[in-house]
Order: sequence, then C-alpha cells, then structure tokens
Amino acid sequence: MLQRARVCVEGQSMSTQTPASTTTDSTPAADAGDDLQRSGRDATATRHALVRAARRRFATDGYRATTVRQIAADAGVNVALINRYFVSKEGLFEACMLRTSDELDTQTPPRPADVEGIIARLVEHVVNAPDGDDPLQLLLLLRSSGDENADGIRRRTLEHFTKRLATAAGWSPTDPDTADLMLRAQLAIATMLGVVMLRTSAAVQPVASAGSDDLDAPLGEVFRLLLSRPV
Amino acid sequence: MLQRARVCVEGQSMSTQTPASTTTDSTPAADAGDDLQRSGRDATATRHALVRAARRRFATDGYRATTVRQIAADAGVNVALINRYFVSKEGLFEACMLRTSDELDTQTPPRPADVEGIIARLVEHVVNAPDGDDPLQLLLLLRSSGDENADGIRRRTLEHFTKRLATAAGWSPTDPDTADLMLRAQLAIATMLGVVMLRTSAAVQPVASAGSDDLDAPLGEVFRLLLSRPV
DNA sequence: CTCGGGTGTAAACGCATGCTGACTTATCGA
DNA sequence: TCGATAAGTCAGCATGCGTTTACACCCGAG
Repeated sequence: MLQRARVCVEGQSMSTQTPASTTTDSTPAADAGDDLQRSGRDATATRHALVRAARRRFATDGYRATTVRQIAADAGVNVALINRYFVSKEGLFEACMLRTSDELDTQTPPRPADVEGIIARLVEHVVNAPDGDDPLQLLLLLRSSGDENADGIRRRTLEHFTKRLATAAGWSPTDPDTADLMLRAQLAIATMLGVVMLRTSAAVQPVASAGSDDLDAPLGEVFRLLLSRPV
Repeated sequence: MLQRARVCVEGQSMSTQTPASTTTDSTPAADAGDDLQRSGRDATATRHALVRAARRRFATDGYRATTVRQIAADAGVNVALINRYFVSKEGLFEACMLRTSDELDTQTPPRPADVEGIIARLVEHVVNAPDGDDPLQLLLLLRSSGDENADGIRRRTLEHFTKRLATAAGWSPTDPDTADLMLRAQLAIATMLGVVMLRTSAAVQPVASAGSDDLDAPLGEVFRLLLSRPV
C-alpha cells in the first residue's frame, strides 16, 4: 500500500465541497461530461467528482465496460488520482456502492409505516429514471464487479433495503402473519429494478418513453398489491 | 472477411447434431465445465457447443466480463474456432441473442389467449431460475454488448416478446380499451427479469432461496393484476 | 494413391487496460 | 520568505484481451 489508503465514502461528512462547480445536485445533466474545468487542488472535491462520474459510468455501462480513463476524463481529473484516493478501480466501485447504500438508507424510513407514501416515492423513483442521478444509483445495485467485497456490499445493501421496505409496510420479525412481507417487498424492489433497466439500459418501447401518466397507475397497483396488508 | 463468414443461428435447422455428447438438453449441469472431451471433427456440434457455453457465460457474467478463452474452454474447443465460425466475439453474442429470440418465440403463443396458462408458465420460468438453461436466457436479454447490432436485436426481441404477451392477454391494435395492455405486459416482463436477476446474479435473500411454494402465490398475483382484463 | 477442402491446433500480434513510481506544482504555517 | 507536505502530472510497465496467421490432420472424390 502506498500511503494511508483512505477508501472513504465521503458522504454526509463533507461540508465545504464543490468549489467552482455550478451543477451540484439534482440538475438533469444528461451529457456525461460535466465536472470539467475544475480549479484543482481540493482533494475532497476531487474525490467527490470521481465518485459522481464513476457512479454514472458504472450504472449505465457496467463495471467491466467502464475504464478508469473514462471516469477520470468525465471528472476532469488525472487518472492516477483514482489509484491515489481509492487504491484501485474496484475500490472506487466499492465507494460508489457504499454511497448508494447510504443514500438509500436516508431515503427509506427506519421504522414507521406509511405505505401509500412509500409507494408514491417508489413510483417517483422509477418514473424519473432517464433524468437525474437518483434512479441510476438503482441500476448500480444490479452491476457486479466480480469482486467479493463490492458484490458483498451490493448484496447486503439490497437485503437491507428489502428489510427497510418490509418494515415500513408493516413487517415484524415476531408477527408470523407478516412473514411473507419480506419476500413481497423484495419482489417490489425487483420490479423497480427491472423497469428502470428496461427504461434506461435497453430503451425498450413502450416503457422507455412512457411518462408519469402512463406508469403511475399500473406501478402503483403492483406496489400496493405487494406491500399493502390485506387487512 | 475470411471465408463465407456464416454467422448462423443454427437453431431448429440442424438435425444430426451432438455426437458423443451425453448431456444434450435439460440436465441441471450447475458446473460450467461440461461439453468437454468431445470427439471433434463436427462443425455443427462445435458451433452448438460454443453457443451453449457462450449463452451461459454471457447470461451469468455479462458480455465484457466473459472472455472468449473461457467460452472455448467450457465448450472444449479451440479459441480460434470462435472467430472461424462466428467471425468475432460480438458475432457469437449475436448468435446467442438470435437463438434466445427464436426460443422465446416458440414458447409464447402467436395469437390466442389463455391468460392463466401464460401466467403459470411465466411463474415457472422465474422459479426454475437457478437450474437449467431456460431462465438464464432471460438474463441474456438484460446484457448489453455495447454493439449496435446485438443490442438492436436485444431491444427488438424484448419488444416482440412484449407484443406476444400483450396479444395473448387480449391486446388488440384496434381496441382502444386494451391500449394499456402493452405497457402492462412489459411491466410483467420487467418483473420477471428483475426477480431472475436478484435470484441468480446477486443471490439476494430471501428471494434467492425462495422455492416454488413461496413464489407462486405473489408472482401469480402480480402477473394476474397486470395481464388479466378487469372485465 | 493423391489431391483438396473442411476441421482443429498452436503461437503470436497489436492493443487497451489497470496500475505504478518518479516527478512537478500549489498551499500554508512558521 | 521558505520549506514541508499535500495535490496533481507524466510516462511507462505488465498483463490480459480479441484476433490473426500459419500449420497439421482427417476423409472422401477423382
């Protein structure tokens, strides 16, 4: 190892970030080449830019098809910095996965339950797939790096997300009546992932060009069927 | 191009195939290394073995992560024969995709409708995912090679499958009451793909180890909700 | 027998990839 | 002001990839 080798998630802990970067959060940015012309010399911003670019590339193109040079170019950063800050390509992927895991955590409630609200948010995620970064992070959960570490994180993230969703829908480890909610919540997640996949990666019609008006109703039905308790 | 460059699907048109190959069809064969110790000198059998091995590799590991040497080793065949018979790795992928497209075609009825029967078959496909070759071919539909040709075939296959399923469920291009069935059929396909993905690629619990008893009911509900006309 | 084409083999080529180590440049406290 | 250290740059290495080329083998037709 070189020096200290800090493979951190650099998530909610950073505060003084993004200098000279106008597109910080939820701007569309359909083109892959933003983050350019940064006024360097800011390690935190550099790491952030790398993770941002990497998440997009990994999610859309997959792990193997993405090259570190592409990521570095997208982030407007020298290639060697990937190895400096994340040790390896796989370390960067792991950081992306951890970040997605954290974001997913903050977006799903820990314990209580408001099934209709949850359903609405799930649908929103799927529908907004082509734009923004939020739905792409879902596709990241389907991408395998082939490495034990990163894929373990991926599996645990999906299982944790499942438990969160099932809990929000009323699952309880003690109540045998809610035992199947775990599996049902996971089927809902599988549906989400499948739809996002078809919409973005494969661009299959008609679902790829379907809007909120077309998708809200059937998706809501499916999620309601899976997550609402039959009283 | 070298000589004639026949990139054929070699599907239903071959009859005198598989000499000295005991495991021809639906044997489990969870290990990746069958097809070995072939008694060479049979181009048809060689092509068949290559496609068989390639489909498994492409479906499980993805296009980029699969190497031609792996495929050749799985098929018990020299690497150069891939280029001889399929011109390139991408040509082999295209042949795999075409074969999947054809098999999917023969398995879905062309016009009539027996929704319950269709649903039962869809569920069967998903549940049997870890074993056999049938469900793996579904994952192939999610894999992108990055090439225009193969990915076009993939998109068209998915769209054709959508139309088949919607038609079987009662969709008619003239009847406006059935207009949304197209999208609903595609959501059903997305659900299938998502579940198979979670079961095989990510091995996420509890869906990965769920059996027919656990999956039949909720999956049937979802497919029925999406495909059955509300009278 | 011999010839020729179909089949399989072995070795290597060119290239792109991930990664490394030595170097330069900016930043900031003493 | 100045040097120590962090931040970034550059050229190149080693490897694995897809592909190609040249060669050996088998077998039926003439």
